[in-house]
Amino acid sequence: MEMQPLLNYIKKHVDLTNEEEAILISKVTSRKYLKGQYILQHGDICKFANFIISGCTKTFYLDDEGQEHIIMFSVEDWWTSDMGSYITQTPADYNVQCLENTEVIQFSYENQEILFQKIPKLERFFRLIIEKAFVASQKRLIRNFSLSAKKRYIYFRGQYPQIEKRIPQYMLASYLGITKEFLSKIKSQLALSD
Amino acid sequence: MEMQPLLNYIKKHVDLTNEEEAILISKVTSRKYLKGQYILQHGDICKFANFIISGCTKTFYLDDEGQEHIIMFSVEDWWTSDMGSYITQTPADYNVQCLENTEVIQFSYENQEILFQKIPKLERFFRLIIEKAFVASQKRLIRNFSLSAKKRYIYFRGQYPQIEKRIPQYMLASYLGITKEFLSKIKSQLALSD
DNA sequence: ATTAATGGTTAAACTAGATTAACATTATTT
DNA sequence: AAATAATGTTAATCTAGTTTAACCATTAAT
Repeated sequence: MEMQPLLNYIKKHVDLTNEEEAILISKVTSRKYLKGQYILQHGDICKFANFIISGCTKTFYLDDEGQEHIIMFSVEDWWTSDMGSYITQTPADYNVQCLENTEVIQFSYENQEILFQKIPKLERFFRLIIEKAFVASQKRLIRNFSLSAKKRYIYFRGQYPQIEKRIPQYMLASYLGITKEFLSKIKSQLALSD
Repeated sequence: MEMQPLLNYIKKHVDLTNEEEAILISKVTSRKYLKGQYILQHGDICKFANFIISGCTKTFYLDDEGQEHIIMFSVEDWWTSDMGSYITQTPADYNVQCLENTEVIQFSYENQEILFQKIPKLERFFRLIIEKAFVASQKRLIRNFSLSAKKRYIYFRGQYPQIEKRIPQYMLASYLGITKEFLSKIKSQLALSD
């Protein structure tokens, strides 16, 4: 079970003793999914916070008209789950589907309190990463209000050039909140002005 | 210094002993602002997490064209700050201005670690409320993608009828991400169809 | 009482982005 | 190699929401 990426990631935020590492490892599980498989489906209760060891997922929401809205892409060294469903243990709003074969380490809701009791530092760790996620979410909200679709695309391309290469363009359009046709138009406009 | 609302609020999430309450009270400060005053200005470093005892604030962002985008309104029993600036102690993106005379209790960044050390439960408390804030932010992002302006307005009105009464309509328009003229149109449409 | 702010409405002209539909390209499967 | 499915492009038409600008109502200040 490949734990090193998770341990390295945690150590960026808090220090763990060898003993604490051992406890942590004993309380999490590893799981592999194939491209196309769902880590979480709308309506199910989200039982895990998933740390990605390898692969790529999309988190999306289906609206009343059946339209898919991609909320985020997640790759190596980041998290994926439906935080709302996880913290309240109520049915998920979102779906999480693998865009590539994906390996994750799972923190179960069941074990979470036990872990926090045995390793209080983890409470701090989760506070820190959720703070970051919250700030990122607010900044994205602002970008969606104050930037045009073209500027949002340019921003994404600048921030996540690696991700752009890994995903189909129509999914990026969904993430940006526009149609694939319009993203195609934006890209051809940008290509001309170079 | 009116502490009870804060203590009650905290007790909804974690239990505090009398001793812990006393420590907490000794480490926070109270402050009053007049209508129109700024609790935080863009470019300043956000030194406090502010819990609102009474009053109402708007948190907004000024874009490159000088357009104001309201991110949130905060009233009694809720928080206001620029979380991004607070956690990283870097210049704030946002402004927080009082729409009414407002009294807040301030948690200073300076004292935060001391408080967490003396009352480890507070680390848990902040994790829990930031989790909630993050989930709310994500849900709002989705609403902005998947709902029309009219539906977003109806949603706001249903969720926060008290707030709608306290704020000018043009600020609500800014919060909803539309112009005041268009909100006016939406309201007249809705008035007809009743 | 009058003036000046502040907040709200209406309507015409305009634009960013959606929709529809046809077609082109690239992978994947057989 | 051919067939099929998945992805991407282009262009015409349409619409939700913006812009501009004029006007009205209410409150606060002189």
